[in-house]
Amino acid sequence: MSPRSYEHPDTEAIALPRVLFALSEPLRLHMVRMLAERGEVDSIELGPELPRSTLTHHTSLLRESGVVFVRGEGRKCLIRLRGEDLEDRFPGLLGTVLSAAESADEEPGA
Amino acid sequence: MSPRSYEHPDTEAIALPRVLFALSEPLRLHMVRMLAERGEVDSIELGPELPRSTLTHHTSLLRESGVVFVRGEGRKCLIRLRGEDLEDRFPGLLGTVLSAAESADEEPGA
DNA sequence: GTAATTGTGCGAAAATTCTCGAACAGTTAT
DNA sequence: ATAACTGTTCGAGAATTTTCGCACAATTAC
Repeated sequence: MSPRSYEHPDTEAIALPRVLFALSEPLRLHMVRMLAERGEVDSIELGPELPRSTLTHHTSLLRESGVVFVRGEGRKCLIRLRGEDLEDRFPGLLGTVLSAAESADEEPGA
Repeated sequence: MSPRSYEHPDTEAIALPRVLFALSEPLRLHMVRMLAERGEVDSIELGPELPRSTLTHHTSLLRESGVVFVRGEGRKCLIRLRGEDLEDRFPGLLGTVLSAAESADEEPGA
């Protein structure tokens, strides 16, 4: 009945340093970018090649820092960005970070 | 004659994850906010109560990540934000982070 | 029911970061 | 030159983060 229960910080409780730290890890930044593109995704899509416990570690950190919302669906877990909450809390932040990540991509060698 | 020499990454070489990591540390974020307010400041102002080696550690990390520019002046060292370079590299990023930090301040108890 | 699948929690090891004292180098003042 | 002052470097220890195997819980398929 209760697939699983995940704790999420209230929007007002989202802390800037923790968000920045969550986004500062290349792997997690990549996950966030994928979430921005695809919307809600199956957790496995965020890192099919990763050991499960490693994947759980990163998704949990993103969740605890207030960046993503996680919900259990059957035996899978679905993840989506807390875009609106982040926009309310830190207007423009997620957007500029995502744009910055895109622009960094366009540099080939660098 | 040569007061001291500091290495700085080229603007194009500034990496997003490193910038986010630099800003994710509360102490460094506080330094950056002070730099945004005051412009170029004496390094000691960024943390008068800190051990000098700790202060050097953080200013070096900010410099190596491309967030600040450091120059020696006599026996002191002066630090300023690389606002334009960051704006060129990651438009809007520094501004939104600073705004977010301000808005986080206004919350009393949190 | 059993088996297969998916995610979580635990624990430990590796890597990184943070802190800071001590010795050192460069600058300024006397 | 001597002394005072500022920042850097080195080193080590503490704290944190990252990784990941393994056992476990929950769900689905058979």
